[in-house]
Amino acid sequence: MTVVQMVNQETVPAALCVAEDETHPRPDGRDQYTISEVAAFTGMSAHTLRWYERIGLMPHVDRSNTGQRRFSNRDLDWLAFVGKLRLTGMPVADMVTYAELVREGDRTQRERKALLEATRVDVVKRIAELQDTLTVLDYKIGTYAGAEQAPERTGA
Amino acid sequence: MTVVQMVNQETVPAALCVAEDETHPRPDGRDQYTISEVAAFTGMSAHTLRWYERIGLMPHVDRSNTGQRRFSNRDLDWLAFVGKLRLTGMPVADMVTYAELVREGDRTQRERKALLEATRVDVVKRIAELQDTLTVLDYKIGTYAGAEQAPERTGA
DNA sequence: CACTTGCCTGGAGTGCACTCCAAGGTCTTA
DNA sequence: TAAGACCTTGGAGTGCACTCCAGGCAAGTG
Repeated sequence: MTVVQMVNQETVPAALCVAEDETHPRPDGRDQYTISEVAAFTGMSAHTLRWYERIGLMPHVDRSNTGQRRFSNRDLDWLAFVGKLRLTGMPVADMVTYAELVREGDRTQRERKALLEATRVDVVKRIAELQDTLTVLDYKIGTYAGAEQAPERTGA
Repeated sequence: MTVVQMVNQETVPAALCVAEDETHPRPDGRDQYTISEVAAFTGMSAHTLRWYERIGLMPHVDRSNTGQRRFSNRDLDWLAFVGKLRLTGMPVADMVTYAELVREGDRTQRERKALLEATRVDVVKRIAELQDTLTVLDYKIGTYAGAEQAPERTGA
């Protein structure tokens, strides 16, 4: 069974790993993390995390009394969601737009929903493209497996 | 039996649009296309097509007696394959590597196959990631659909 | 014949998403 | 208390994949 079959939304991955509004307390039960801890959790670099805050993709992160960032579980959840959006190929600028809508409060819900739905459509399209690509790839791999002499665009 | 059916015993999109070694004569039955025609066929810009040739992602394209490019059906097939690889997110540099292997002839088959298989693994992973993202997206869209008051990270 | 359109070249410019730097403050362990 | 790890900032730099530009050649049209 190839991926092809799992693709349409029946088997939902057991770990719906994220939704920025549900707090997922991290292993150690704290609610304060340094930037390097967050980098480790999220797989994003500390540079990227600072940059995300600068461009407004993160709401302002709390600071310790000496000015160091202290990320909360909420921040971690948001970052996880951002990570998901990033996987879709959504431009960072669009994610910032979404973040701004969130900051504007409840009256932007309709807009946010529309944005997410548009993203959903994109994702479905990307998945279809990738499956298509998979088909081509499998075909080509098959030609290499099957024949000593794979027909290829070569001068030889 | 078309290529489509051998590939993956599954409903495969009717148009397995590509395999660079089988010539797909284009609608008008010619084997000579100007760069702008190719741009129209492939959706790539003429700039990109020239650039691909420059960096060695295209084998040298024939020229007319006045020096203009004349793409063949073979070229079109190759470009379609390149287009598929591009969709996978494979870096252009890697595609160039593949193109070089092709140019080196039959003794690189094993290597090419390995490259394609590695790509396949990536694609499968990407598909899984996207499906995961879809789950998250659906969950979030659901929260907007269900409640007037979607729980969101907002100050309001 | 002028004009427009389409193509050629090498090289420079663009936009995106980071990624790093310099200069400095803080924290921890010896 | 001193070394070394870790953090801060604004701004500059990087790598990728195009994308465009200037200057010029060639073919078709009124």
